[in-house]
Amino acid sequence: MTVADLIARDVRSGVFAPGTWLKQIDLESRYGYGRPDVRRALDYLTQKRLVQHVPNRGYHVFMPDSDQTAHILELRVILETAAVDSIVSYATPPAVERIRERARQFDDMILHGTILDQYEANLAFHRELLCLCPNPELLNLVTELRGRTSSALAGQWSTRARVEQSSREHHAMVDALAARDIPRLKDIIAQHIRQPQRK
Amino acid sequence: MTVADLIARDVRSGVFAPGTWLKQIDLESRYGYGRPDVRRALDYLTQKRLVQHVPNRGYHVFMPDSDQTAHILELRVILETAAVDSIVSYATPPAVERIRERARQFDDMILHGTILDQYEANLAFHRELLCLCPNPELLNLVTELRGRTSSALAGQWSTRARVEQSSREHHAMVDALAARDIPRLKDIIAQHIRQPQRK
DNA sequence: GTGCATCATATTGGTACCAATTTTGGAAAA
DNA sequence: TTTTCCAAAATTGGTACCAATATGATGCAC
Repeated sequence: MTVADLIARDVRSGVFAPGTWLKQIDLESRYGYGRPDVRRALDYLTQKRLVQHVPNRGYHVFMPDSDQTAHILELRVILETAAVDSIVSYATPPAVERIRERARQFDDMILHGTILDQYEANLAFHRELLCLCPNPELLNLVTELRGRTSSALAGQWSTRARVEQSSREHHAMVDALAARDIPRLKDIIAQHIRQPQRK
Repeated sequence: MTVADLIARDVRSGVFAPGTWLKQIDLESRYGYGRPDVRRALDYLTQKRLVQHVPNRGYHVFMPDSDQTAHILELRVILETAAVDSIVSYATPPAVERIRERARQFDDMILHGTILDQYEANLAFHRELLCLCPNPELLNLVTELRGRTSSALAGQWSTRARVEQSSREHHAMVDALAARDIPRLKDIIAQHIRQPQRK
């Protein structure tokens, strides 16, 4: 696991709050890596829009602009709904069953997992769904876009009602997929993505 | 202008052919920058998928996989056609005229510019078109995606017939926009993007 | 003559160090 | 007591150097 992944995980899990200054010496002592590795990781995360770089000041955790995240969520709506057509056409019964299994695993994590486990399980569900699309670059791109908005993760799944709503939507998506109901699946996905945006 | 931009320009203009090994000492003498700057730039371009990194071997210009570029072009079709609806609704007459002016500037570059000038003029046209979309992140994303496929630039606009075809499509796009013909504009854009893929 | 092992060379990648800039704490003056 | 200025400490960012690894050539054995 690279330094960038470690930092990203700590940002997502809330160890480093948005706006926190990430001092290089702290990071290298915390993770046990050298200065160049830390700087590479910070540059990497800067390009991924997870941290921001101020010359001669340092790097701090990116504070998500609310309408910027809204715009990124709209991009995800565009891409993930556009993928639905091919997803449905490639949805064999065993594939549908695999996705349903992922939805169940997400439910498990709601009961027995940390917020990070829930995040990972949610990611796995959507990955399983999108990898039916014959365009692997789409999965890559959506994963990247997801990474840009998830620093507001603490606020998204704050309430129990919220994660249970997500779970229900996952199952509704599987059902729509099994029924090959393209418009309904698109609707659910669009709602599912836009939902965390509500305040 | 950063080192990464300089390298990227030289890659696009064909100074560094696909597959070429980019030796750090050569780069730092060529551009007059230090080793760390060169490495930062190479890491940056690696994440941008313009170069590839092989541990303990170095960095070489990315060789575009043909179906990978096809997949990325499909993503651009999805995003740029999705943007058409809002583009048309925000297309005031002066905005349309600005875009038409960009199309004319592209024509000028066909006659009097280098291939890099043509590339820039083409970029400016599409930027002018997409910045009508109220989602600025869409323009960013499309620009990034465009950067991933343009290393095959030499092959795309190799023939004069090809660039003149592009020019005609630009003007057709402006006409469709002025007529507020959404489906036609989407069709032209989709064809325009997919075209360079032909062999 | 050909294939393989070994060695020299060149390039990468990491480490230690130093300069430049910013911030913070304190002291002095209003 | 508050504000301003100065100095010291800390952090960033760049430079030079050195070790590790891969490559290519040369020599040797078969």
